[in-house]
Amino acid sequence: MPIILKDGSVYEVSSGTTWADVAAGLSRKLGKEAVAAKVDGELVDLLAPVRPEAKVEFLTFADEEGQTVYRHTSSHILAQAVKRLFPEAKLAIGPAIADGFYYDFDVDHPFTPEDLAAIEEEMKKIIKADYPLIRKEVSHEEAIALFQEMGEDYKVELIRDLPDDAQVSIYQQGEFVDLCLGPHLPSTGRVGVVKLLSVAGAYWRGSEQNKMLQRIYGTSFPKKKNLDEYLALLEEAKRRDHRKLGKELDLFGIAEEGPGFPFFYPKGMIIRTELENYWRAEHRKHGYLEIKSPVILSRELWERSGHWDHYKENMYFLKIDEQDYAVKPMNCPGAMIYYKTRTHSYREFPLRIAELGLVHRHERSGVLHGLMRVRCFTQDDAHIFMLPEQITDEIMGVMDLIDNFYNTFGFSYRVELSTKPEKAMGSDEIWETATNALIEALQIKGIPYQLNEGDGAFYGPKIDFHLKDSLGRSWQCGTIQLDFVNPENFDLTYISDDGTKKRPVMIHRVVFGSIERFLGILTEHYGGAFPLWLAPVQVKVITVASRHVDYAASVAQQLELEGIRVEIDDRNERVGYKIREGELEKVPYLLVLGDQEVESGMVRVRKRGAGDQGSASLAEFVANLKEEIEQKK
RNA sequence: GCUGAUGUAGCUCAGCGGUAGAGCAGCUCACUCGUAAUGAGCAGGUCGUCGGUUCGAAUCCGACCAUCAGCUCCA
Repeated sequence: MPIILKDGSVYEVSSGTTWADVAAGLSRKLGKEAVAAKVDGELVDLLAPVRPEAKVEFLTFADEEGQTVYRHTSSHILAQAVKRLFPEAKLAIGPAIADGFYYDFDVDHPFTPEDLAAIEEEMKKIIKADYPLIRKEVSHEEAIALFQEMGEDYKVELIRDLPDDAQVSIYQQGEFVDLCLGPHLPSTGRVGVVKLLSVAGAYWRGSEQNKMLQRIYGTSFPKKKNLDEYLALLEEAKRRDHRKLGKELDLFGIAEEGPGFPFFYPKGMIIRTELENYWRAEHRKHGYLEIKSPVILSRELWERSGHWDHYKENMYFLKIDEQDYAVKPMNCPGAMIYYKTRTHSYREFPLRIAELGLVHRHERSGVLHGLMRVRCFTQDDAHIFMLPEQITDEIMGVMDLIDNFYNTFGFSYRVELSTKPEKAMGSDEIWETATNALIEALQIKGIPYQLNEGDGAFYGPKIDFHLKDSLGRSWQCGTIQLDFVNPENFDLTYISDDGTKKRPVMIHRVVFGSIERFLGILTEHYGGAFPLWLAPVQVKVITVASRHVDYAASVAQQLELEGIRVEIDDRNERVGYKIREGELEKVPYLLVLGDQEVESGMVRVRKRGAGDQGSASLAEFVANLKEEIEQKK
């Protein structure tokens, strides 16, 4: 019978062969590396019999879907190992995730690191035994009976949620049987190396109402080399952890006295201020006006904005002279008040009102994480008021602005568009107009995006920007959100060209998202080695011996006059010692000044991470610095 | 908030029933030195907080606080 390969060619096979046979027939390498078949667009086990005239493509670990299959089988091996060592453990679910897999178990005994090691050993035995993974289809009824008999209550619950007439697929490997949609690797021996990484609590079905289970995380790769690379990446991430670097480089920190309320130390403040300066300069250039609204505002305002009803759990309240007040969790109501201080004409539009607004939100104690998740942070907010027909152009403008910012830091990014959710305010027409405006902007700019149907805010559709840092991790930062609710709630109007009062369209947008989080991301992205324009200390002047102190001081002073952030290290220490310290502090340039320099009136330049760069005149050095600062490289 | 782990000097960590230790950093002194750690000395802690067990608690138990890995929730 004929089947059609990926390249369109026709391949003859006899009936009764499996996809695995086909793969092996095509090439020895493919036979070994194929993890699943994609038949007419559907993922299928390699052990499944071939379907005539089907179009087939073989997936390997190199394909994202192939990786998922690979890790999914790995999670079954984990479950099998756990059942061998802890027969009383009940199985919940065990999917593949981005860099590995997990499996949830209900056991009273808390898994220890020693348990993990033992489980990992057992997994290796299962891989070595090379059990085939056999798929069976059983009726709904049979499946329930089977898993009930095994005491797998969670599996029974899962099956009960499937329609009564559904066929249920189960997979068997050795003595182990699991409910599973598949597909799977043909046998456990196809998994190369496995590594269990951690154990943590996780709620059954992700709901706090349910029992907490124990989740074991792990990963697997075809070769040990791949695993080692992955583990090295995890190590690198640990080295770059902004909490660690923040402490080491004396940038910021969080005191026990204020969980979730970060302190910025002098060096961190410099970076922060540079970011804000850059932000202000760019926004001024793009026609934004800046305001600052107060941190505390009355209850009445928050009731009108809807926050009192919908956001209460996340807000801090206080009483002033018997009146209720709240600390702002968002900046929009402040912007609304500003808008309403006078009447507006359509001629002013788009009216771009920016605010670096400090907001406070109550976050549950367990979610706090350095600067990434805090209880007070500064949003680089802006609210733009405009005519409906200005939406597309304005969105494009904001997208350009965001693109510009992210490029400056060397971030690539991807974009997601979220549309109308179930419970939403505003008419279908306005949603459609607004969503189309967003799509149009994305299309004109030629930016590919992922569509999240129904994921928009209740007040409007949005575009989110997820940037990718130097370690390939993704962070949600920028967002552009259309808002139909606030203009309504606050009865915003403008005088239209026909002299009548009309309702403006409004967008919220942030570029950094939160300055605190962005600084955390930058710290990890650069591994603490900030580019010159951001570096807290740009140049450190090092003396060779005490007789060079005067010259060093005059060099430092001249640099300071040029607006360079300079420190001088004239301690009676060895040059090597002071250089080591400067490198560890990640200062971009060190100037080593000794007899030669005093005589020639030059400076000896050492570049961070690159070593001695030779001599230069101070003027030349300064010109280079200024150029590098200007270019923000 | 939930599950598990952790909390000892400014930092990194050892000690785990008999009155607290190291390295680095700091300070003092000597060395005046050319591209990633000179040597010697000094000082520094109510061992997260509160309570309990014990003749005796950093060590065992409990509560609380904070941190970490996740879950849930989010910029």
